[in-house]
Amino acid sequence: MSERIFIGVAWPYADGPLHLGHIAGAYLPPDIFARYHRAKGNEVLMVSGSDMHGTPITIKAEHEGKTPGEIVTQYHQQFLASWQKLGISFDLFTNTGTANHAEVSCDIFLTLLDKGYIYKASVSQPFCPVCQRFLPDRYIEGTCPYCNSSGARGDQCDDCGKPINAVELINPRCRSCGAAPQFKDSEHFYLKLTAFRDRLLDWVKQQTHWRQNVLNFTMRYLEGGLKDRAITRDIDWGIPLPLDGFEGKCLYVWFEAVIGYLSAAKEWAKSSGDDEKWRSFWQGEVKSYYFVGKDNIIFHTIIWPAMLMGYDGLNLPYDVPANEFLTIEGKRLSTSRNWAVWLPDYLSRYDPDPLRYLLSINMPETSDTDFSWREFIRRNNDELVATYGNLVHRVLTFTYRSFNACVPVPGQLDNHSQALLSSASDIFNTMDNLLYHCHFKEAIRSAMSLAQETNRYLDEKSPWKVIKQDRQASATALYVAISVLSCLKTALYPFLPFSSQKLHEFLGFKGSVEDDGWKLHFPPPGQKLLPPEPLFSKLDEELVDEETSRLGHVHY
RNA sequence: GGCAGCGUAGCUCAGUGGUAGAGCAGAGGACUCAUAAGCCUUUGGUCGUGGGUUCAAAUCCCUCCGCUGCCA
Repeated sequence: MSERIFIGVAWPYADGPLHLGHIAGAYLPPDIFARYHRAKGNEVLMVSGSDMHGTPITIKAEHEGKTPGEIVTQYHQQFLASWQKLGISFDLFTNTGTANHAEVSCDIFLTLLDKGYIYKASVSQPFCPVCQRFLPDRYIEGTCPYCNSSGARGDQCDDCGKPINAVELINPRCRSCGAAPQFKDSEHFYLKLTAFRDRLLDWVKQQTHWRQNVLNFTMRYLEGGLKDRAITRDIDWGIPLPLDGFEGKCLYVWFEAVIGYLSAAKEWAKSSGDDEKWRSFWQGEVKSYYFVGKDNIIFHTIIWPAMLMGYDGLNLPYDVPANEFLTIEGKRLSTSRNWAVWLPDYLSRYDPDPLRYLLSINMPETSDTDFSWREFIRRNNDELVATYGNLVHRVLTFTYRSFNACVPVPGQLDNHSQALLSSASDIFNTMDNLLYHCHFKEAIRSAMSLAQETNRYLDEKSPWKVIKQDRQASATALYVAISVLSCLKTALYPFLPFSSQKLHEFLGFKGSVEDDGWKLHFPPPGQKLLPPEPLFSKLDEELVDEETSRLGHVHY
């Protein structure tokens, strides 16, 4: 029975490169999930895109003497290249700068306005009399009322880290011309979140399959902090309000970005030639998953669901398997202090699968976990290479040499051989269940335990020794081992797609692992093997110091 | 300051009431097909502290200490 799965992935902000925290938190998990479901033969639509609007981008553009458009285009291209290299298999990775997205966003805005879920209110906003424009919080500088530092902005003080309201700043001034801002009334629109409180509570209480951290966080917010929120800003970099008399105002990014999930589905449908195809992933029998980091939980468990409830007729999220954070060498990531491992940097020097392996087996599913280069290299050398890679290599090289480069013809299977094969089958089924429920870490650990068990089996059977007296016994043991490799290449495919594909070919299979489906494939005896090569390479331990020393150096 | 979470072997992490686990690191051993990989044996924890509930607590409750996050 085929299922339909919609996978929405958090939209990365196009003002800087991606780092490993992003990947571990939001990008690798949905890719594992999507590959698993596609292999099972389910229909998957996995979408995301670059978030191109918002004040940080205009500020960065001014800093670098570029236009906002140049900045976001540059990072959008970089994101696309990263997905390709890392193997993050989006069906569509678009961006919020498209005409389609503006159209869909305006439709939602107008519909919610029409139904009374959006209302207008007048608020006092800082206005620069020289520049003749309203100033976003980040465009105002002044003295921090808490620590007296002179470089505080209207949203927060970088020195003491405290959040600030623009009105509290001492000696406020416009960041571009230095003039003192005046406060003027400005009309803005608010999303009436409070109107959805009871419906949200009822709905969330039914989501017993959600992760505990997601449920807790959401309930706390619903019971305590639910407020109507402004959804428009006085800026010109964004989606203009589709109403007369509101020139110079745009939709606030947080309101508009989540709509991207819907607009991306529509864009995907259009490019497929069937404009209405998006409906099959938004209405009726389909499960919607949203993969995000924990900082994004409420946008996907409260705000976006409220918008969908108000709009009516589209599916609410089925699950939001949010991950916790990744720390680097024990410390919290910091972009400004360059305490991060940047993805393009990583991909310029290393293969994708070792990173996918580490971030999977040490995924921050239920609590923060740590990335260190020492751990990365150790896991690569002692687990990926030594346990799995070497298992593949020892089986294939010996078979290739001693059995004429073909899958050997097995004899009668003894108890031990049958036990290993049934263990492979059990583990495969266990992994199926774990992946279905988004328990990625435990799933990949199961696969590794099967590799270990197979190493033990080989040691006991010693086909390299037995072959001298009993060629048939050797052939049988190798056939059994090769069958397990075939199981592993499928089971590990969602995690390690590149090396699984290689193994698939070494074993003599044609086409792609994914097309062969999520089931056990025993290579037919006699099937011609390809000349085996190591699946993974060891990494020099000296890289630990070399890589670690890159951290913390600000280079721009 | 308020709220939440975390604190388990040297390291990275599992483990939500029933005799403390894995991988790696350390020690010893047999083997040699394999990227000196794999396999076997073994050392190592009074599960942050102090109390409580229970026949029984890493697991539930409270105090304190330390760390982290969110909010003010």
